This record gives sequence, structure tokens and C-alpha cells, in this order.
Amino acid sequence: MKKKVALKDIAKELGVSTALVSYVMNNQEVEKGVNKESAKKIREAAARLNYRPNQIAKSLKINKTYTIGLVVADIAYRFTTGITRAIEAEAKKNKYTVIFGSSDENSDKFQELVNVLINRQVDGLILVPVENSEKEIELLQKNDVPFVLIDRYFPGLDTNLVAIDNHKAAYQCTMHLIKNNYKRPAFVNYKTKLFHLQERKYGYEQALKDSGIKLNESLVIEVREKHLEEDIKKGIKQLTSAGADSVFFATDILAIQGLKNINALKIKVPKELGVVSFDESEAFELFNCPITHGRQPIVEIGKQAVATLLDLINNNRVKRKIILESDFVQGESCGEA
Amino acid sequence: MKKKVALKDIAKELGVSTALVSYVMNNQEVEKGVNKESAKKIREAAARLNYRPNQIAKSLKINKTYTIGLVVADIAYRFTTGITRAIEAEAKKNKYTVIFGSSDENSDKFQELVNVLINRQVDGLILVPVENSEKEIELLQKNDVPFVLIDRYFPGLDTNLVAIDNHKAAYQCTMHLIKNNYKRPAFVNYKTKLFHLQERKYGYEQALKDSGIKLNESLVIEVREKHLEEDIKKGIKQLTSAGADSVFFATDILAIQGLKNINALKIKVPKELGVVSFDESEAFELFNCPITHGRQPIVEIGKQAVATLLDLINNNRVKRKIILESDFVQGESCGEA
DNA sequence: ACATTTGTTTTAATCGATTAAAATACTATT
DNA sequence: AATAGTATTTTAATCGATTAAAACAAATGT
Repeated sequence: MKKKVALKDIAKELGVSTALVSYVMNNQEVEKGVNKESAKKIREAAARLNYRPNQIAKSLKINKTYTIGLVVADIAYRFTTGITRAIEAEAKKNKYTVIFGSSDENSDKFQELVNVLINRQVDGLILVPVENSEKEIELLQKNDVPFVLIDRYFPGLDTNLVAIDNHKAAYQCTMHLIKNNYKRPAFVNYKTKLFHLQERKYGYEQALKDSGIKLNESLVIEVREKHLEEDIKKGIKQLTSAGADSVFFATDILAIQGLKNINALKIKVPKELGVVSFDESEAFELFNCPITHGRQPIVEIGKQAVATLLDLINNNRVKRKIILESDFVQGESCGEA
Repeated sequence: MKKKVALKDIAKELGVSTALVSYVMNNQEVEKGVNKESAKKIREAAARLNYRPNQIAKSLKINKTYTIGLVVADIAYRFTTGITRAIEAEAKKNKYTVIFGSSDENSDKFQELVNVLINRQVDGLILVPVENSEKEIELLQKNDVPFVLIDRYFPGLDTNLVAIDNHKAAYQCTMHLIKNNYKRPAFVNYKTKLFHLQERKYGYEQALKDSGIKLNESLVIEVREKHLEEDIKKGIKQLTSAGADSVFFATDILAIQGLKNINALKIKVPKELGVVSFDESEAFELFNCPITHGRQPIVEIGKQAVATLLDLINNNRVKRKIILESDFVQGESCGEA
């Protein structure tokens, strides 16, 4: 790479000091009372030499990088692409850049990523925490690193967060099945300790309870993330033979895998099996019928997360637990009501 | 944020110089002949004070950030999630971090992203160029910025690149239809100047020619990216009424939208219409039958791109145009052969 | 003529690391 | 005790910016 042009080079070229050049390059010519002629010459020289300020040197001096670190759970999730877009857009509005990494639901990788980002002096972090990452989160807290959790959080930790009311959302989805006259709704979830997915389970259970339907353990399927395809296949078979008349998938990924198997078994949706999913997927578009699903306000989550983080960074000691409502999108996969 | 612990703080704590601490923190104690006792004390103090090296200060001094800038075309593409994963993994093996941004197929945003990354002193760039970004690419070349183009490139520009043989891939896909006795294969593509998509078109045309099938303009659909849904809908109607017996979609996104419409029109695949796609999508899993498609060697593209870029960065003046072969995945959407 | 004011520019320290070269502290040898 | 040799540590410049404070220059007032 060609040697880069520095402030010094412009200064030398014109026989002025670097201070003057710096003032002009930062558009402080008026405050600092730089002669108009000089400013013009400096600007011209900068353009001529194709000067690009070294952001790193600047950051070192001002102790601020205007960078947000974002750690997502898996780059392949639809939630991830959405939230990344939303956060990038919102950050940009505030002149921040986003550096981004995916933990792939692995707590070691999560920790490593967080450390890399901190070493790169990001001004703050937006995190989608993974299973077993509480310790790392606590450490961040202890070290006063500005951060906001999104999508997921730990009820035992008093952190800033932006998420949705998963209990309510799941309750709503399950209730929708029941109201549409399904008597034996099954539930497919990950086998996990993650709070937000536990909440979805409790929501499901609460809906059954409030409707006087007895919880049937063989209608609750919990699959291992590492053995998704295998476990889902078994799960769908189990719930059909256990007499489920409908199923609520806790995530879009689970729904896709589930529907794949439902297709393979030639089970008709919604006639033979009602289906509700939480979160949607592009894949749903190719299914025989539109899938009814809960929908997260992704853009809003991104906005709130960035806003909260910037407040933290600017030393406004905020404490915010923002719980947003999710939408519900009526499809044709479980009746019309 | 709590004031961070610097080298100086450790040095002061122990009453030694920063040089000594630096040597130990970089595991150069043996080369630099640091006393074992001292090294131990320094390490302990670093741990006790929770020292985290300031990567920015280091980068400024050594004039290297160990960072690769990646600009993708759209974060929602499946190609993007795959290539990002592959590049991140490969970069990590070489102790590089990836900073990443999405241009959303917009050349202004592309240019802006490239500039942000350069100002942040990335050591090099991996770029998926967009329409009308030639000028920016030429500028990079003129300024000796190390970069590698992937997926797409400009035949008029002599740059390092890693891509696939799109002509051949499209030829193969089209030929597959013809060999399976389809006489009137249609082609759905974006309306674009992008070379790689033009190549796919030429591949389609060549296959027809070599099979003695006359090119029928009304079987070639070109949709505007900004009006995808609208144009695809019209296009599918057009090609069916023009008597197409099969269709080759130039990308997975086009295929999804196309199949959605094919479903809506209750056209049976493969009986009434054969389908081949280039690139696959998770969505295909929910279609009535597995979709036959060309597949890019994404991991390999990522590996080669990183390898080439690192060679460039390390001043090995390489010139590489790596054109990889794509695979072909047999489904059931256009016969069995 | 000198002090004061206003306008413009420079000086020099600083951010947190790295590192070549110099300095200092030991040990061993004669 | 002087010298040489080795081991260990410190000094100080540097990367490319920022910025408070000092310096300089020209214009104005008395």
C-alpha cells in the first residue's frame, strides 16, 4: 500500500503547522479563527494529495471511536439480518459505525468476540447473549462497559435491555389456536435454559390453563439445537401420534424444519394440523398456505437499543428495561378468526 | 466507562518501565531477555488490574490493524451469510478480524462504506461490487489499496478476484433442462449491467444455440430489482402465456419470488413447468419438490479471497483471477436425468 | 511611541502502545 | 581491582492526530 498522506504532509507542503491543518479539516476554521485564504489553500492541498484522516490516530487522542460493537447469535437467523440492518441504520444517523460478529450460539465464541471488540475500543456494545454467557455479562457490568442486551436477557441480572414480552406473545399465539377450536395444541421449542424461550413455554402453558386444557407432556417437544433435524423429525412424529391437532413453533427456524417434516408426512395444513409460528421466514412464502405468526418489532428494537446505548455512552446513567409488544400476523394456517 | 488500565499503570504499580511490561505482554520475554521473576510479577499485575491492551494504540504504532474490511451487496442474501461466515472463519485462523458492511446494492453507499473502512485503517478489503462502482474500484487501484473482488467483477478492470464461471454454470443449468426434454426453457434474470448476471444470460443463450433452439425474446424476463414482486408477477404470467415449458432462475431470490407466483397460479412443478435455480435458498425446503439448482463453492471462495488478500497485504505482488467451478444439485423440479 | 486589541499561527504535550539503542547491574575472569 | 561479558532494564523517539496555551503580527487607540 502506498504510504498514506498525513496531516503533517499537508502542513509541510504548505509550510504551516499541523494545528492549522487539523482545525480546517475538522471545520473549526471559524471558532479557531483561521484565515479564509489559509483554509482554502489547506483544503485544496488536502484534496490534491487525497488526504484521508487516520481515524485510528484520532480515536486514540479523543478516546472515542464512534464505533458500536454488535454481537449476534447467528448470522443466518432472519432476526439477525433484520436487527443488523436496523442497528446499522440507526447508528449511522448518529455518525456511528457498527462492528459486528456472530457467536454462533457458543458462549466461548461470545466471550472472545466481546473481548476483541473491547480491545478495539468500541464505545459500547449491543449484545444478543447466548446460553451460559451470564458470567461474561456480569463482568462487563463490573467493569462499567456500556452495553445493552437485545432479544434475550437474564432475569437475575439488572441490565439495560430491549426485548419483547415473550410470555404474552406465546400466550397470544397459543390462544389463537384454542380460539380456532383446536383442542390439543402442541408446542415445539428448543431444549434450552434461555429465558426468552422459557417464557414462550410458560406462555403456552398459561394459555392452556386459562382455557381449561390439561397440559399433555407428550405434546411438548424440546429439540437440541445441535441435532435440530434429527430431533424435529422425531418430534413431529411424536406429536402427531400423540394426537395433536395443532402446533405452535417457538421460532421460525423450528417452524421451517417442522413444516418440512409435515410436508414429508403429507399432513395437510390447516385441515389436519393447525400451525402457528413465532417470527416469520422467507421460506414460509413457498409453503402451501400463508403461516400465521407472531412478529417482532425489529426496527423498533434496533432503534431503542441504539438510543439507550448512546445515552449510556454519553454518561447519562440510564437504567432501561424496554419490553415491546409483538405483532400478530394472521395467515391461513390455523383458521380465520 | 471506568478509566481503562494502560501499560503505564502496570509499570507504575511495579516500579518498572513500560518497555518491560510491553515485552512481557507480547510474550517476547525470552527474546528480550526479561528476568523470569519480573515477567511473573508483570503478568500477575496485569491480571489483577484486568489489563486489556489498547488495540488502537498498537495499530497506530505498528501501522497495521489486523482487520479486513468486507463490503457485501445485501445482508439478506444467502450468499452473504455464507460468505461472511467463511471469510470470518478464515480470517480468524490468520488472527484477523473482519469489519463488515452492506451496500444494499447502492453504489453511493458502497463508496461511503469503502471510505469508512479505509479511514479505519483496515489492512485490506474484500468487496462484492455493485452496479456503477467501477469508478470507485479504479480509485482503489490507483491508490494501491489491497483489495479482492468476489462474486462479481468488471471484465474491463484488471483486478484480483475470486468468482465462479457464471457462463458455464448457466449453460449447464439450461442444458439440464434441454436434456430433460424441455423444448421451451425460459430465463428469469435481473435487469442489470452486472457482468456476472450478463454471463448467466449468455450461458443460457449459448445452450439454446448449441441445441438448435431458437432464442425467443418473450421467454427472457428481466425484472427490476426495485420492483421485484411486481415485475416477477408479470414475468411469470408472460412466460407461461408465451408457452414456456420450463424456467431457469438466475438467482435464488428470483426463484423464490417466481415459485411463489407459480404456486399462486397452481402450476405444477415439474409436470407443467420445469424449474432450475442458480443458488439455493432455505425456502426451497418448503416447496412441493426439491429444486434442482447450481451451487457456488462459498467456503472455497471465502478461503481464496482471504488468502489472496493476505498475500497482497504482505506485499507479495500477486495478480490472481480465480475462477471456480460451481456444483450442480439434482432435485426433482425438472426431471431426473 | 507605546499599550491594547484583534486576528492568525505555532508550540508542545498528549493519547497508549512499540522498540532500537543506551544504560545499568551483575558475574566471571585475570 | 580492573576488565570483559552477560543479563536485565530504562530511555526516548515514534505512530497521526488533537488542542490548550503561547507567540506573533497587524490594526487601533491614546
